[in-house]
Amino acid sequence: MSRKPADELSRRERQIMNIVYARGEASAAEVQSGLPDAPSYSAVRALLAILVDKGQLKHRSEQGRYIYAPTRRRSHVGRSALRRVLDTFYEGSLEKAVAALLQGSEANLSPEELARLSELIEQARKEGR
Amino acid sequence: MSRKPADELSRRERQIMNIVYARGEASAAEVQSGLPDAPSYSAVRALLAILVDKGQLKHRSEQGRYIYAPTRRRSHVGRSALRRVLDTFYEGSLEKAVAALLQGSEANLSPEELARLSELIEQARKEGR
DNA sequence: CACCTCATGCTAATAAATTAGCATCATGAG
DNA sequence: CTCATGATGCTAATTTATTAGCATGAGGTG
Repeated sequence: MSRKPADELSRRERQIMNIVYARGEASAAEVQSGLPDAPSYSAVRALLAILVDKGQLKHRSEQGRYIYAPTRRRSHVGRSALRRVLDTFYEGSLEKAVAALLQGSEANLSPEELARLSELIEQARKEGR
Repeated sequence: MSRKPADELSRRERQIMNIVYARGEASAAEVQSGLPDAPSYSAVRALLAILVDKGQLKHRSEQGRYIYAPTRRRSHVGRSALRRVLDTFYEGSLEKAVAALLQGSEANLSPEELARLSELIEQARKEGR
């Protein structure tokens, strides 16, 4: 079992990475406001520095303050995270996962989204032939 | 931003929960063998005890040893984890996530799975009308 | 029944994560 | 130019997580 980068992150570090990935990039203050049970500004900056050290984040200076962004591409990390969820909860099956989401009582997909999804699947079927 | 249960777990605790969810249930030894950089058997048992304490796991005695299982239903936790990934990496869009997986170079879906997926989508479209 | 094996419950020590405070430096206003 | 504002880089302390060892008890075997 190979160890994924996410396995190396502590609780707070993970929370922060989630926020940064969700936003694309963020300042220390923005990260702080996104954290549950937010600690001091100091604490947040310390964690951010650690993440930079670990190579998870990079920062650029903009208007006198640091803006943090992930070093690894969102698309890669996202796919990997998605796979992990599929493996952990759905035997690795995308089908089961989609079924679970669609069955959720909470209506979540617009007709347009469903249509586009359908389109995607059909296309994959043709190409996969 | 409400704090999800997964936010309360430490690195090792999370790894263990993933293993248990993936297997459905597991003994201490099984958990240990599934952990990357596996620590001592003692350490694993200590973590398991903590998880029971936190209400994440329950255990039953079977053939003289404990078998651990999650207290919360796999389907619930899985949906929640899936949603989190969608929110963090795909703007909450299932469509984008599926597209990302399908475009992955690594062929991953069998024609049968694609067919069933297609079926699921169509059904959702009809019901959603 | 006596013994061997294996799992548990505790206790304790070490390592890592999390937090905060302070001195310093840059920026923009007056 | 001088000052007020806000961000940074350190340093240090505390809390939490992680790890391992040991004594005890249950169960099965000869």
